[in-house]
Amino acid sequence: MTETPKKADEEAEPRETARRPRVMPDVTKALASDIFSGRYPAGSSLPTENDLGIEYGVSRTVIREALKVLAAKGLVLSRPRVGTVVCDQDNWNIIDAQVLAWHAPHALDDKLFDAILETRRAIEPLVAELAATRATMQEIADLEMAWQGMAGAGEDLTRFSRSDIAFHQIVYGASHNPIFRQIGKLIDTALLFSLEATATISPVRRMEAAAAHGDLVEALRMRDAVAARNAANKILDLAARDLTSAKKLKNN
Amino acid sequence: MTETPKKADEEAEPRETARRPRVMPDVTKALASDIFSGRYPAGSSLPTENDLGIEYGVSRTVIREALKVLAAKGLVLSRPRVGTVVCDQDNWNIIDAQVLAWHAPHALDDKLFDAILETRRAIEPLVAELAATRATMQEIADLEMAWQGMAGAGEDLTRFSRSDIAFHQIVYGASHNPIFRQIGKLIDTALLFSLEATATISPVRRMEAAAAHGDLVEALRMRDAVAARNAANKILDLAARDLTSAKKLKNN
DNA sequence: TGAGATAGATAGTCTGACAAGTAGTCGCTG
DNA sequence: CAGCGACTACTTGTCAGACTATCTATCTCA
Repeated sequence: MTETPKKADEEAEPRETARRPRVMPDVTKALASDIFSGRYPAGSSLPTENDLGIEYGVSRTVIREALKVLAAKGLVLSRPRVGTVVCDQDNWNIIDAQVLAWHAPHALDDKLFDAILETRRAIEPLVAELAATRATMQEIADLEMAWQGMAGAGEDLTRFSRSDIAFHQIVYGASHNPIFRQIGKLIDTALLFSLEATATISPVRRMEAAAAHGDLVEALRMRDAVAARNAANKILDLAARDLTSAKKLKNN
Repeated sequence: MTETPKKADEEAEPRETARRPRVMPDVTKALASDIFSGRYPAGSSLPTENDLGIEYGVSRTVIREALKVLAAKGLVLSRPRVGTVVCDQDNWNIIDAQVLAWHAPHALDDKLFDAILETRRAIEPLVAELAATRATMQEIADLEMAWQGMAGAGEDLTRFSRSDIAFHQIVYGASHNPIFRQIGKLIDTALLFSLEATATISPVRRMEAAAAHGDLVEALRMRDAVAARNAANKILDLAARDLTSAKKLKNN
C-alpha cells in the first residue's frame, strides 16, 4: 500500500542533477486515492502539510496546491491550527468527472453505479426529447456517424464502446442545456468504468443496443420527441439489463 | 537577475482599495468574476502570474493557489510558456454550487434559469418518488417542520424562502442518491438567486405553493410514490409560473 | 472551581530563486 | 532560397526558508 509516486528519491546521491518531474497532479491523485481508499476516513485529519511533503518527497508548495484542488472539490477542509480534515461524503463533489475517475477504482461498490443509472433514468428521456427539437443538422450527422461506429463494430469491442460513449455525448450535447451537457460528461466517465464490467455482453445484445440507438437517431431526424423519449427508455432498459447480468456474473 | 517590475508604481490608486482582496478566497472569487464578466473571454490568456500578483497586491503564491482552484473547476488551463487561458464554457464545471454562485451575479440571463428549471423538471419527480419509498422517519419529520415554516411564514418572506429551500434540500436528501443530493445543493444555490426575482409573488400564490408542498409531505408520509410525483410536478408548475411572471415583470 | 491569560502548533502568506517546458526566432546547411 | 534544427526568451512549475495569523489546549490565578 501507499504506492505513492516516488521515483525521484532512489537517487539519493548528493548530486545536484535535480530532475524535477511535474508532480502536482500525481500528488493530488495520490491524496485523493488515500481518501477514497479509507486511509483517511471522513472526519479524520490528514498529516500536516510539512509531513505530507516529507512523505511524498515534494515541497510544501506542491502539497498545498494539491490540497487546494481537493478542497475545491469538497473532499477536504483546511483550517489554521486544526489542520486539514476529510469532509463528509455528502460534501464530496461526486458530480465531477475527475472526482469520479479518482473514486471509481476504489469504490467498485454497485451503489454508485445504481445511483448513476437512476440519474440516467431521470434525465436521458428528457434529454432525448430536447435533442429531438434542438439538435442541429451537424449534431444529427455526428450522431449518425457514431451510430454507424456501433453498428459496424463487429467484434471490435473497443470501437463499439467508444462509439457508444461518443453517441451519448452527442445526444447530451444536442440538448443544448449546459447542465445536461455537464452531466453527460459525468456519465461518460462512468460509462468508461462500467465498460469493463459490461464488455462481455454477447453480440446479440450488442445488436439490440445498436438497434435501439438507431431508433433514437431516426427519432431525432424526424424531430419526433415522443419517439426519442421511447428510444431513450429502451436504451436504458437494455443498459440496466446488461448491468444486472454483469453484476450477477461478478458475484459468482 | 530577472528583476520583476518595480512595485514603486503600484500604489497608483488615490482612493481606498476598492477591490483589492488580500486573501486567497477573495482573489479566487475576483478572478472568477473577471472571467464571468467577460473581462477575460473564453480562449483569451490571463495576465502572467506575476502581473496578477501585482494587480491584486498579493504574492504569486496566492495567485497560483487561486488559479489552481479555478483550474480544478474547469475555468482555466495553465501551461508552461503559453500562460493561463480561459477554457471554453463547455468545460466550466457549472454543476458546482460555488461556480454557480460566482456565475449568477453576472449572468442573470434567463437561459441559465431555464436550464435549471429543465433540470428540475427532469429529476424532481423521480426524486420525489424515491423519497416516498426511502425517506426515514426523521427526514419526514424534518420535512414537516420545513413545511410548517412555509405555511406559517405569513408576510415573512425571508422565512418563507428559507423554509422553501430547506424543504427541497430535505427532499433531495431523502432520495438517498448521492448524485441527486449533490444536484440538490446546486438547486439550492440557484433558488437563492432566483429568490429575489420571485420574492414579489402574491400571498395567494405563496399559499398555493405551500399547499402543493403540503401534498408532497403527505405523499411521503403515505409512502405514495405516484402522489409524490404528482405533487412534485405541481410544485414545478407553480415555480415555472412564478418565474414567468417575474420575467415578464422584469422585461417591462 | 472556573474564567481568562498564555503558549504552541499549523495553515496562510511572502520572498527569492532556479528548473523545465515551449513558442518564436535565428542561423546553419542543402 | 528553402527547409530544418538549435537557440533564446518567457512563463509556469517547483523548491526553500521565513514570518504571520489564528486557533486549540493548557496553565495560571482569583
